Amino acid sequence: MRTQNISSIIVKDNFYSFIKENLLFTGCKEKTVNMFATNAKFKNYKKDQVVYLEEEPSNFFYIIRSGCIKLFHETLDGNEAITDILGANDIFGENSAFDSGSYTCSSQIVEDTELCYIPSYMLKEQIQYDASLALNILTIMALHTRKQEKEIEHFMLHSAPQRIACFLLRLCPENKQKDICINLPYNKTLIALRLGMKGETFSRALNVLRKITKIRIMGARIEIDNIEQLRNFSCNSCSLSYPCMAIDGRHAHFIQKGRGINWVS
Amino acid sequence: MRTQNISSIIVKDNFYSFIKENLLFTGCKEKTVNMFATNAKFKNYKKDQVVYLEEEPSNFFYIIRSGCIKLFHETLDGNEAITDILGANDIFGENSAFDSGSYTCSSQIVEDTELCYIPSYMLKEQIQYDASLALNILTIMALHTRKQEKEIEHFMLHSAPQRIACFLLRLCPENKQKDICINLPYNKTLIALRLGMKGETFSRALNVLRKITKIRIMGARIEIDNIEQLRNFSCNSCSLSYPCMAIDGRHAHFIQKGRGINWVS
DNA sequence: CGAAGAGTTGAAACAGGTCAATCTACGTGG
DNA sequence: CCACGTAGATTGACCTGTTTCAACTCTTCG
Repeated sequence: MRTQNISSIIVKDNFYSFIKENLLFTGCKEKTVNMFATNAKFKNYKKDQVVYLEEEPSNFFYIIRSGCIKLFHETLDGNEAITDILGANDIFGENSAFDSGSYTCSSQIVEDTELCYIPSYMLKEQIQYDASLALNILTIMALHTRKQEKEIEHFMLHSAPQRIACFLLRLCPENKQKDICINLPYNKTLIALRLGMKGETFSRALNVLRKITKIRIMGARIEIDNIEQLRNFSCNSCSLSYPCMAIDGRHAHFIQKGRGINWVS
Repeated sequence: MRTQNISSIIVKDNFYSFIKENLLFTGCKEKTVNMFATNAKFKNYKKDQVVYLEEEPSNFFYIIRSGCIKLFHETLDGNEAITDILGANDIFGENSAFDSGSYTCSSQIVEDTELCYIPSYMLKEQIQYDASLALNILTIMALHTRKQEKEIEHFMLHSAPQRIACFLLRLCPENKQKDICINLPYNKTLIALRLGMKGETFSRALNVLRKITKIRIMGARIEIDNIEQLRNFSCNSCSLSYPCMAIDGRHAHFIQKGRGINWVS
């Protein structure tokens, strides 16, 4: 049996294959995957639980099996900056394995979540024996860097309604241009903070967007007749033509239909 | 002779040692370094020259031998977002080797500069044979990611005067608290754009900062009696206690005195 | 000396944040 | 099943910070 070497915690095939199928391990040696799987553990978290806090020593990195978490910074004077919201198959906390050894942000559960956690030292250790692993991590980090760069650009040059438009565009199915109906993936206050604005501003900016682009808003449900209007409004102030980099998720590029975060209704 | 295998372009010892001493190659095999050195070329650039443009195929990555460059995005409607300003020993353009194969931003010379350029494919190729190289790239990228995250936090939560205060703090010598005198590293318009504000706003915000923190401004020269005042003003709205991540330069942590970007007077 | 670029300043416009009131949806307990 | 409480969402009035545009100064460099 393929799973015979794997510790009792993850003997079940579905645990093993969850790990094996993560893009972190694409093309890796079977031995490498087994090594990670043997040391992986799974744990369930409830909404609002804290996974780790900024500056804590980072002994583990995490892969999301199901659910949704946020990464954020909390300032001394009590504000919060949400820098990412992640969903199924996304990896987080891996970064600190390669610099300070402490987590560089805090993480908290947005909705009930099952996490897989793996000792961080394994990353540094195993890239010595499996170049595919190194390449995969590098690719994930390169994509992440690029995404962050895009985000900085947006903060510098986009208005609040434009940032929302961009966010909505990225929720649209890739190959559909017309008659799109999307559901917001989480509550509006959270989206607002993720986009660097207050809830009230989000509400008003969404109204501005509605008037300009003729989208229809019914609570969390948004109908878009033609993405062309949204693109004109947002993407003309952007350095890249549509589509933009996905704002959430650590390797959203790889997302095939039905994998990763995909809230499109 | 140690340099015997190296192509005629870089036979001179100082070219070789420039490459060898870069933190990208710390702990790497001699063979690895030679391989890169053999394929490295050097070129001088004049102010305002473009090194590459966003979305161009990325055949090379660059190491700055001397001078100063900026990385930026240019939007369709003619705006510019400067995402980084780099100096001696900084690496750039390496990112695209691991994702799309196209540059993810444009780069332009700020002051006359000598660049070392090396084929991008070598990175992917050589990490197979030298795990230290992989680890070094990962470390550099992890630090870069962390820096970007800090920057996003600042955009979300800091005012213009606070961002300037943070910028000034990072120009201060590490182990000095009082009677500091710094020279701005480049012109104020460029700093303003780097910090995501307009030149006029920079000018006004610097005045606000002067009144609040009692710093003295004489053109590009700034005198700070005690960094405590600056820290109270800026770092209390930050998730990490002082010192913050360096805003410019790709691996500013490693910077020892006299290396990397260091404009402190 | 004059041109060009960098830097400063003022007035007006605008975007976003703050605070408070209100509204809505939804789950809980009586 | 309904009343209630809570969290999320919206709206209005007001305030602050940043941008815009234009005028003006200062410095630098041919």
